[in-house]
Amino acid sequence: MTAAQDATAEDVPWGEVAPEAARKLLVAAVEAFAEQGYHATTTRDIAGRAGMSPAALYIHYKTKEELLHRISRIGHDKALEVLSAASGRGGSPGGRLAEAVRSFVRWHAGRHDTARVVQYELDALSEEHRAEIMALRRRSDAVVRGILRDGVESGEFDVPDVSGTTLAVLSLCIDVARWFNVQGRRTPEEVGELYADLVLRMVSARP
Amino acid sequence: MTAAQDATAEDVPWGEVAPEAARKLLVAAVEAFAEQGYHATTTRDIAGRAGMSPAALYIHYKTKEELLHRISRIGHDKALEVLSAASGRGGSPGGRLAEAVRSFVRWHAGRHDTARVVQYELDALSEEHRAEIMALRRRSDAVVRGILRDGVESGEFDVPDVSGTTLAVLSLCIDVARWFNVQGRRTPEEVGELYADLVLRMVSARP
DNA sequence: CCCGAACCTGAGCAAGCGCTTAGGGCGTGG
DNA sequence: CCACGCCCTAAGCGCTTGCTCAGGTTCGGG
Repeated sequence: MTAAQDATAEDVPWGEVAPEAARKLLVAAVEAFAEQGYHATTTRDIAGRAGMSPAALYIHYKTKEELLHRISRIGHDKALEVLSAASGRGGSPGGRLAEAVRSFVRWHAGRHDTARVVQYELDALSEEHRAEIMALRRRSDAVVRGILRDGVESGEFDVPDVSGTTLAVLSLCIDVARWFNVQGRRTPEEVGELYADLVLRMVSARP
Repeated sequence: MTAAQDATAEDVPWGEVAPEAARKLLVAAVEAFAEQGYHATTTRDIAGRAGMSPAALYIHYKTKEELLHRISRIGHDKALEVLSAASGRGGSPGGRLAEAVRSFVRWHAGRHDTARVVQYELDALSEEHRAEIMALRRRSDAVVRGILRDGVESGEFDVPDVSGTTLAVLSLCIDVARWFNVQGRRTPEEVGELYADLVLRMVSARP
């Protein structure tokens, strides 16, 4: 398999969604949901953005909710993958935490449309679908909590309330998706750098 | 004027809204919007929670959007008042920042239903109404930024990026409204205390 | 005792919603 | 050349939405 053959699956956003029409509809839905929210978006709007008729949507997806679920599932998988990978790099707990925050924030800023849908439209999902997504969230939580625990054990961190601090760190990263603006002054990389520094200061032991 | 006469206006939430029927409708709307979001909430649902017919809503409010605007306006005023008052207490920049974060977080946790509507349903507002609310937000921003600047000047804080850190501090506080759960282990006071400590560590100069 | 204002309801309208269905073009294997 | 399966559209169905309106109830002032 050459790199060119790989391209759709690896490099292009949502390349894992096939066929092409289904991908175009999903990309259009992400855009619309991010701008207006799930409930304010109509199936006609989604189809229109994809250059298709409203009926085309129901060839590729059973309901509007299934579309949201596909987006949430793939998006959460991606975010968790980014976080997990980063938490393995960086050596010491401090380095690993910095890498984790840097990558996670970069993802939430760079893909803020996807992140906004994934993080803020959860309660439009059905009961079972939401439960599935919540399980993925708990795994993100475990990654950060694990790093903090390691740092406390090694004495590099001073964190009296590991659970609460885990919550705060993740909350800080996730909320980037809400306020980040492409027109703004900061690039995703810059925000990631700033946040990694701020979080390190939150947890580091004073020498 | 006695304290008893004052009670509705000062102590009871939304006591400033009169007459009684308008207040009941507004409280019902806050509840519904917080649970399901603005667009997922019907006027029939709001009226039903208030124990009235759908038509009653339109005697007190011109549209559903006006209801959201009233909630947003009063809620933002309250939040800004809490933040401003706290930023005047505490003496040193460090004390003032701790007071500000503690109070602001306590409000977002204790009144998380109101805060959720106020912070996350902004783009359901009309153009002018949103502009009005955004102006109030910029004033919250100015309060935090002012404290940080004072602390940097006095040497008590070490903050390379005042704007970015202001953003992060406010983002951290606001996002409490999203995840805070009354059934959870933490009281609003405890979260406020934890967050005040975390934020102080983010900005303090090392001795 | 009655009047008028304030407030509320039952019934319902026009519009827009999610979704379905019947049918048409089009590329492919035989 | 046909027949089949895939993908799409035009039209529209049943329902819910935000909102309206004519009519009834309640209540303080004259």
